Amino acid sequence: MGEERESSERESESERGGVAMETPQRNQIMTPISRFEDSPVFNFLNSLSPIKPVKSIHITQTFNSLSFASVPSVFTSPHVSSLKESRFIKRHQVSDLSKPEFSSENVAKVSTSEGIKYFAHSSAERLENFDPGSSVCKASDEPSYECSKLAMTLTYDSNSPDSDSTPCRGTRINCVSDLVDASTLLIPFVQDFSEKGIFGCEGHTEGISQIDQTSEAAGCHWECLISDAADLLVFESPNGTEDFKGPSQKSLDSGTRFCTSLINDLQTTQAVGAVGSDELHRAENLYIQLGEGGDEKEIAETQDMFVNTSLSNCVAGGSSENIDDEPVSNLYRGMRRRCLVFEMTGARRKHLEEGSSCGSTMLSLPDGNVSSNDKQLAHLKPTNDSSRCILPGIGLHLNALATTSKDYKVVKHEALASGIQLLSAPESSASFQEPLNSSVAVTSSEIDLGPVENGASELEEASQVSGYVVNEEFNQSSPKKKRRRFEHAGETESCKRCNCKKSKCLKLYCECFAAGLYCVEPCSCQDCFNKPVHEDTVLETRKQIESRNPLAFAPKVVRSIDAVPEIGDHSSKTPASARHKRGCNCKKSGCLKKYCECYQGGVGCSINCRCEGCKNTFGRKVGSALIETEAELEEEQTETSEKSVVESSSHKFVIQNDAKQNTDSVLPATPTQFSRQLAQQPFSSKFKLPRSSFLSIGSSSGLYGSQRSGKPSFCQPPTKFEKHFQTVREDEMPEILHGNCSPISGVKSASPNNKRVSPPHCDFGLSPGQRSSRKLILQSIPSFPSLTPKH
DNA sequence: GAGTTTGAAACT
DNA sequence: CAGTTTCAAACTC
Repeated sequence: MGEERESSERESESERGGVAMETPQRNQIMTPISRFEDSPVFNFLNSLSPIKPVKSIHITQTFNSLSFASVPSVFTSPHVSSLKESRFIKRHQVSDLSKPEFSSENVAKVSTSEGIKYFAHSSAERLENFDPGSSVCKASDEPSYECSKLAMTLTYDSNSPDSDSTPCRGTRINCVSDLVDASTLLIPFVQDFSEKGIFGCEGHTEGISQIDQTSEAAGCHWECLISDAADLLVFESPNGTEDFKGPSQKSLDSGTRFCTSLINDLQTTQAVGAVGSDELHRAENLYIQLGEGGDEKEIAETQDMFVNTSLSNCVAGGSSENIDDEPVSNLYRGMRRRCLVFEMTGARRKHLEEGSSCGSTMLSLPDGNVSSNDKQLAHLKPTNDSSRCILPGIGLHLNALATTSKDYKVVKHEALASGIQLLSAPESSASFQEPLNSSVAVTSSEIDLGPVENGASELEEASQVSGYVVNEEFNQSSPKKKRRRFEHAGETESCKRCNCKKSKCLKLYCECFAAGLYCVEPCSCQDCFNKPVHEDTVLETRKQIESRNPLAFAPKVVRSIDAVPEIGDHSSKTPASARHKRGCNCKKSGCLKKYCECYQGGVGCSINCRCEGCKNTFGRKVGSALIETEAELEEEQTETSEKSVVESSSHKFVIQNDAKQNTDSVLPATPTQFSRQLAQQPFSSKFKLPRSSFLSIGSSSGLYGSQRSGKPSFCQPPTKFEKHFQTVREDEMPEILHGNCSPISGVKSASPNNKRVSPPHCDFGLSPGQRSSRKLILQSIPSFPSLTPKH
């Protein structure tokens, strides 16, 4: 415990630095409040109010974007004083708000340290199999340890200095399965803490008590949540050496991933039948809130907070049904998750290693994979991974693009099938590679959520889609074979694979790397360093490249909503235009081959292009303007067997837009608008975007975000809907990149693809728009299932 | 499957 | 910033 504690203290210190604002208040508020709380009057007030006293100001400060209805400073408890507490506060709020029931008596008890202690004990007494011996702080990989950690997290916040023991850090629950009864597990820990003099259990106590009370009712929910929480809790760096890299390193992407993973977990659980629809709704809310969550800065600053919070939220969610009503709580949860997601890899790895079965055990991968270096990443739950893979993500990234129209067609159907397979046989030999970057994940999650709204059946679909298995055997088979295999399998290029010989897959030459993906089995690369094992190297290289070109990993193809009004009829049909950000430089291909990034991305050439003899069927560039008539387009389309009529229409749209917009642009249109348009007309026949753009782009999610499938069969090509989604996201991306936040500074996180994730973070005034856009996306999701043919 | 072409990425 | 080299995908045979 000693070491941990020290580290935790350091952390807390750093946190304080980050959140300096709060520090002063801490001391000031604490003393007075504590007194106040002790007073009978305070207790009385508490009893009267359904709202719990504790948390408040700090949180509010931290999350400006969040509007908590909470009852603030007046009820601020002493706990507020510590930063961690502030984190906890969120949780408290959540629990509090979500559960009025919890209130009065419990709250009163909690308000005082003794009360808390008492509460904890009482709860603990209920526990049956608790082993006090399980050390709370010991650094062991043992399941018990994990559990204890979880407990810590739950109990985490403490007024006492001891509380500083970092709940967040290194907190991970390897054995969700071990947590059969959340209350059982958690409560004991609480007790343990209390015994050790750590009394900051308000949140814990509440959460625990709630759990205990509702455990029966919650049942499966709890477990699911816990498992989810476990994921969240894992903060280990991929390397496992560092618990915390710091908020700065964690990107929104990761956050997104977090959210996604959470959602996925929920979905998965539900799919399995373990969880009810409530979970899904929560997830959905979470997602939405996440979108709203907005400020990256805040997120970064409070990552730690989130960690704790997420857990608490999860717990609360599991125990109470009120969560849905609490946007805030969900929001925190989502945010938290994001941060955590980034480090999921390590966590999952550990999970596997320990051989503990996760909450969604069904999804758990074979343990064997974990130990091997190459397979470190391969263990994610099928759901999460799959979804990522399937829904590649935000931002069109040519690098990510891979599929040809052909592939797309083929894959499209296969994807569903594969997803189903995954569900049915999650434990297939294939392992999962976890993407480092989250951007994709988010997307996928978002998409997945849509189904949730509609119902369990939809959920299943989503989960199926998400289901994604990757074979982690790297370089095992001959490259060519692998490649062929994928191709023939109809695997989409969304699952990238490279054939690098000299670049070590650490340069943009490598499609995988460029797409933010780790190389996987299908890759035939040599001397590949783009593997989870070399995550540090990968990240470092990424940073270097980004330092040279901040947009290096940004989507190459951006879609924007051009002036809709100008477009006229088309506007309704085709909300967005797309163009290659930098433009191509084709000399010989006439922009009619995939050598041309514009063509490959399914977008017309623009003024930005320096191509010669441009014949891009998606839109030619002539001089400064694109020239192409519908007739021409159709002709070209006809010529191009793979291109559909629909695409042509989109092309036209693009062209028109491009002509009008020369600049980068995505900007004029707010993401929200765009997303809405998509949502509204996602499926209109006319609205379809260039196929290629859809297809390939999806993979942008990348490394850190999306998974790649080792097995072709599992690779799922993005569905039409997905494509749309991706497109939308891409729109956002450019803004982000261009925005005040430099991709590097702001969004940078441990994950290579951090940038992509981002939107919320940037200072954009648009943050609201982004938020809304995400919401819209979710809404649009429901329709998604219908689009993709089921077999 | 080998070889060629192509253009982006990287380097100077 | 332009020119050159390197690289790996795309393409052809």
